[in-house]
Amino acid sequence: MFRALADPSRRAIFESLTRGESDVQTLTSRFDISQPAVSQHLAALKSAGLVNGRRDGRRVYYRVEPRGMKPLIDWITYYRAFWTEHVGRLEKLLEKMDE
Amino acid sequence: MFRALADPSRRAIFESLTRGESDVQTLTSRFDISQPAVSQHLAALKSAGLVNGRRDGRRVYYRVEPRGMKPLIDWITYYRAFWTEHVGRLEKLLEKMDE
DNA sequence: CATACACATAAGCATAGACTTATTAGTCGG
DNA sequence: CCGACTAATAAGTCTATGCTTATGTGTATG
Repeated sequence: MFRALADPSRRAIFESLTRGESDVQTLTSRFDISQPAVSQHLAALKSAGLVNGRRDGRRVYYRVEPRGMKPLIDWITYYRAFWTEHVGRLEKLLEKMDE
Repeated sequence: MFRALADPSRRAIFESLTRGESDVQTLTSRFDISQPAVSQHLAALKSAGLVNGRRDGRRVYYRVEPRGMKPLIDWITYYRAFWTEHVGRLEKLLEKMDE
């Protein structure tokens, strides 16, 4: 989970996918790494449940798996009790972020 | 940030600190790694802005830096737009987590 | 001040992991 | 089928990193 998002390249790919699904070829063109490297990152993200891929002809389109974020949200929520005492309710913090 | 929380041992130390501040000695006793290893993890967490330490006599007490979570919250908030469309407002998700 | 104590830093090692260049596995068009 | 095309896997390399033991730094105490 954290591990999957720890690598900058992999996180960049993930972030790229949040802006819409795309195939491996397109992703490869967006970053300065080889196609196999992209595929390996996608495999790692998929294994972490953060993305999933669907094959359409020759191409495989990847998109973010929204439920994949649940562990991260869970983690924050679980430890929320702590910062709740110090910086106020997480929700309030999130509201602030909206500004 | 993600990198700092990616390592299981380091995350365990961090989570331990969310339950209250403690000195290096106590932390070392809680985990099956050497004191230097703990110090190195603490240095990494500190460098990521997740904890801070205060010296009291011979001991150094570490505690979670609440504001250190901001980048993570920011990150989620920034990409919130995406899962908002798919799984509803993050706040709703968080409410659900309360159950 | 000499010793013990608590922690940090240094140095070295061994594994993990992020790339690369082949190569293999599917899928389509002629 | 065959060749081109797209993606996944294999194999190898090189760096990052998490650990260890050894040593250094700072602080209290007799």
